[in-house]
Amino acid sequence: MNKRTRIDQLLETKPIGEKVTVKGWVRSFRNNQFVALNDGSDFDNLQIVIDRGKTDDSILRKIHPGTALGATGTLVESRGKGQAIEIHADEIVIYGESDPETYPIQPKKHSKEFLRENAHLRFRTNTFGAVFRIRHQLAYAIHTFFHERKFYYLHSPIITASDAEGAGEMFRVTTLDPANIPFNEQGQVDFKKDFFGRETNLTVSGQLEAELGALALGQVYTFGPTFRAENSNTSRHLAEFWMVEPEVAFNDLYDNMDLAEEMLKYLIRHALDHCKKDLEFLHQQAEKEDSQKPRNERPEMNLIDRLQFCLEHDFARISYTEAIDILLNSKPNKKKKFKFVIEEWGADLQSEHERYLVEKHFKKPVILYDYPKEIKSFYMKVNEDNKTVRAMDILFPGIGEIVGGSEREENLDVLVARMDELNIPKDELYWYLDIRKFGSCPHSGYGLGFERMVQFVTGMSNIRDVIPFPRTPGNASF
RNA sequence: GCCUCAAUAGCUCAGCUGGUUAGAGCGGCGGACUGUUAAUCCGUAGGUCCAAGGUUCAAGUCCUUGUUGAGGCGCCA
Repeated sequence: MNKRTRIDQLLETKPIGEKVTVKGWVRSFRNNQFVALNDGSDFDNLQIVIDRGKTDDSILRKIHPGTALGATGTLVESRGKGQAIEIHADEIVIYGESDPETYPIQPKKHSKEFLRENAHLRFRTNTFGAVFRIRHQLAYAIHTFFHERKFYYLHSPIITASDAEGAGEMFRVTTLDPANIPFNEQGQVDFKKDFFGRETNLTVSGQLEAELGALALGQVYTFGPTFRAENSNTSRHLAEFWMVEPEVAFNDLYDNMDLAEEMLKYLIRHALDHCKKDLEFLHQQAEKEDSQKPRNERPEMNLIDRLQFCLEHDFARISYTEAIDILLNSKPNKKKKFKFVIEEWGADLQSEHERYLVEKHFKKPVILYDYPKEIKSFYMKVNEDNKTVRAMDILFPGIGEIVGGSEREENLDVLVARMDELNIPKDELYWYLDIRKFGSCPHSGYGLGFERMVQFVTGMSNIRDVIPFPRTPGNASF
């Protein structure tokens, strides 16, 4: 066989009359004659027309959905209606057979749950092919966005010694034998005998390390896996997920919001520009699904319109205090339609309140800032009112919180006082405090849940369908 | 962790207030077909009704417990 040409290339350049070789996996085989071949390079398949006179029966019998094959032949304009070009095959080579009796991916609609159980094969479907091509484009765009703005990609550690960040329950990392755990004289586990000579965990966030980088390199970002051992059972949480965390020296909270909004729009625009076919397919799928729903549950906008709308409008920016005023005066609050009725300033906002603000009141993404310090983390800069901190959350329709960030407390005394208040051990975080001792300065950053972004852009309703192999409580298959 | 719902053929589902031998579409298998578009046509096989226990003359259907999954809530990104 000749060197293979990718199908996306052929679909784009259409070299009519040329002899080419393509290799991929069979999606369908019709009329004992037409193979729809997909090689992953494009959403669309290429049609291979087989000349039965030229092709052995033993080869025809091996062509089924899932079969890996190569085809060499002349590229011609298609006589059929479904495609512009096709290959008239002179030679077919079977690489790998696919037993039709046991191959789970049939040319028909499968449920997302079924495909999740077959996550090793779901890449071969239209939907998941589209989702993972978009996921790649978004990951790539993260890097170009920051690189173009002269940020440095900082690799924060996956294994950390600190468990003091308060971002969630952590997974322990150990080489101790669970059947033979060493104890010290006080009867506690003797971590001195463990691999690192101390207790270690998987990281819940690269933020603290990113701050160290930012206060020397100026502007950095991390983009890596993070781990939370929370028993969260929702369509928006994973135990292992990827997080993007930029950190910028001398940025205040408003610069932080500008950066985040600019980044989110950049990512959406990149997807619209580079994933047209995949997005159009997902858009159509969503339309089909929505048409099955009762009228009042259908979204006002469908996928591509929603993405366009986000690009064309400034995000709403309101303080927590303003948000509470809006909620106090809202119909569902007055009529006690909320499960948690807002009664006074200081209440933590529940997802029903966030959804009201985003989906009913503003009808666009909302940036909420200046939260009560009681409901936020120790490292956030305390405002002059001594009641609120310089925190901001970006809320997206259908997703909820997609970004959480803050201006960091750069004053050593205030930070130490906050840590004491919240019982956070200072000795473990001496390095974090050192940054405030030597050349401290204002700085800000945020975390973007990468899968939540992929969810928003693809319109997939369950976060388990936008990461190849999801890890959730009770589930770590593959 | 809490609340709600679900589990029937390989897949997607129907199966009414308990009542003969549990159905359909798709897929599989056998056959036909050289312009098909999730092809079509003819034929055919395929079920421990999630598991265990219970109520009843009789359970896919009712009850209890468990398992798995989904949706919602909390934690967050």
